[in-house]
Amino acid sequence: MATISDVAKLSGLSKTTVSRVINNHPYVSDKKREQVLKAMKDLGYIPNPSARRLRGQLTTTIGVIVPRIVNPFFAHLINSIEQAASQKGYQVLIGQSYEDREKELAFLNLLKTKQVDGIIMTSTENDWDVIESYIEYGPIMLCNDYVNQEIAPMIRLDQSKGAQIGANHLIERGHRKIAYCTGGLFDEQGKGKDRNQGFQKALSEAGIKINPKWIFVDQHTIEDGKYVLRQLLEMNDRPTAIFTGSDEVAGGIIIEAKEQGLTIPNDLAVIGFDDQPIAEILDPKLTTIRQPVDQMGEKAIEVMIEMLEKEEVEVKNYELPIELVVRQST
Amino acid sequence: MATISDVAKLSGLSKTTVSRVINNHPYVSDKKREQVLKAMKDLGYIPNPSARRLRGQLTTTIGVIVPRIVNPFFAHLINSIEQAASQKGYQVLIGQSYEDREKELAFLNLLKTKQVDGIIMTSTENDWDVIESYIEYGPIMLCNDYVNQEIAPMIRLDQSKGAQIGANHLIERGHRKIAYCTGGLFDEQGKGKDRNQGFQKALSEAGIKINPKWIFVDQHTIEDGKYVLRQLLEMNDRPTAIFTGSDEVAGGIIIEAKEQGLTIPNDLAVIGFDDQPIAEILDPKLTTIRQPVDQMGEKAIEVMIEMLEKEEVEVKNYELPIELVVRQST
DNA sequence: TAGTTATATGGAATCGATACCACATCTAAG
DNA sequence: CTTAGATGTGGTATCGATTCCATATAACTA
Repeated sequence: MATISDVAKLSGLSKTTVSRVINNHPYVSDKKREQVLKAMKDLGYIPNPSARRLRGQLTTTIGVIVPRIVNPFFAHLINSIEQAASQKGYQVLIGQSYEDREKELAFLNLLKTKQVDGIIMTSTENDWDVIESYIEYGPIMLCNDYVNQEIAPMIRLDQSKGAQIGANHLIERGHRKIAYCTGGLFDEQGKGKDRNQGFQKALSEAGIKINPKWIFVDQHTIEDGKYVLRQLLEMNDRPTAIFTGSDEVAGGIIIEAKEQGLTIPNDLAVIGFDDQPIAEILDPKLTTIRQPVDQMGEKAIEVMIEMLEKEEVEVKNYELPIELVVRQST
Repeated sequence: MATISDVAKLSGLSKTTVSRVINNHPYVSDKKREQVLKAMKDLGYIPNPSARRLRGQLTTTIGVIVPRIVNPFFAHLINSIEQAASQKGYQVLIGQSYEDREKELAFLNLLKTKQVDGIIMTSTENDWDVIESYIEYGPIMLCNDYVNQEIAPMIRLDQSKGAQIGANHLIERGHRKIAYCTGGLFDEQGKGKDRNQGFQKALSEAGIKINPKWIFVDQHTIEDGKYVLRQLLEMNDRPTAIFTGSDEVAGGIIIEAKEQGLTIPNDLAVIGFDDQPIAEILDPKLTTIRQPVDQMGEKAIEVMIEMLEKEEVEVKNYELPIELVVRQST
């Protein structure tokens, strides 16, 4: 592999001049610039990123933490982030936390060692106090998940409103016995908590009280959804509708419901969250709450680059619109 | 961020000794090793990977190229590769080619600059001659996609056999008017070609001749599948079964078929490829050909690490089992 | 006991690129 | 015609870690 010295030698100039050409510095004569360019081409020269990083340059790499890429919602989010980033000349380094605190920290460490310029977190496993301590090494922002402190820029959706819209939709359809299914445990803050609140608010405004037996927490997958439905079936007093925190869980419920001979939405109305591709695949098609993934990715990169290029950026909260997509499951 | 010099200073020893401790070299007394370890801990020291890479060490990073991570098949493949890699102490760097030659080359360049130790390609956009020229910079292997030259290690499935099994299954069910839907264009080699051959072979052995009007190429997404079905409907002479190269296309066909009032499998039998989660979500559930994704990832990492750690490895072809999963769509 | 060999430690060069500093021209202003 | 400022070029220290080489001490052998 050719190095900057090789280019210098071949072009008969100094490493300094070559470096200037690479970095588009002024004060290089056109003639020598041509010489250098030619030598670079002849040698197939590519600057060594490790050396540049070591020297303290920007890496033009942005880290993105997701829980797992097999989750289509996050795959799409990564995709939109990567698209936006590459348009601006940045690379993206993907890290999966597998919902594990240690793994998340390991990835944040890339910031310390200048492997990435900044990090976009789409989920948070550790407490914010812990994450915060990494901020001195480079900008960190949240996209999708969030905490209720104005400490880092966040791209967020009004989860509370989303949950309200969904719950109200069910109420308008005449349901009063509504079950609730969420991903988080009993979250103390952030996304999960806001959703819970939104759901509660919608029901209490309609004068409905929540049956604690109909609350399911820590549900994530299609399998989880199937299991939820089976539990529902064993109850004497069953809900007529169920609100879920993810399209996948909703999918599991629908699939198992059909298996057990129930009719959707007549026997049970189901509403999802995310508007993933699966929502259109399910039969009946899933009513769900759409998260504007593409916009989120774009905005995240926009804000991240601003943080990278300007010294001081005011910590801002960006809220994107969330909307209900009515299909056939309600 | 603490450096090796800081650790050396704090422990009162030389950088050399510290380096030895880091790399588990022998010839370090227990006492000094303890001193160093303590200093490292006190400072929260982490070796700077850029510096190590620059010095020519292994990066313990393996690159993986996929067309796009939003494709669930590849998301799962990445996942299994990453799991296997992290177990062996390797990191994974993901690159999306977006089916673009240039993007693929850009990623292969990471090898030149020692950003990654080796690369696993799950798809190939460029001709092998081009890719081959990168092999001098580090090991490259294929996993999933393949070329018909014994030039690099490959983890492959017998695609020809897979297609045959699928086609035979349709034939056994009594179908003789069978359409065919594939991802690749008219591939000259590799996966696509072998599938085509397998399909042809099964049909010709059953004495069925292929109707060229029923061949669809370059089909990848759910939308593509819907479009295929609409085209089918406009034909006077329609097939009674369709073989597709991906579960997603099959899904699109099923969804649109129901929309148009057809009954699956009575009016049209559909068979997919991959056995993605969607196969179980569809209604009716999709009969498909399972690719053992987890095994592929595991084996790929096993072979890659062997290439990395031994000088000479014989170029081998690993063939994994492929099987038919019969569900309700046929 | 002298001479090896194994063990233990440090000094300094090195990887590839950047940037500060010094120096050489050239231009334009006074 | 001198001189300040702009323009152009190269030498060399530097980033953080590894490793060759040199040196020092301990352990072993004849």
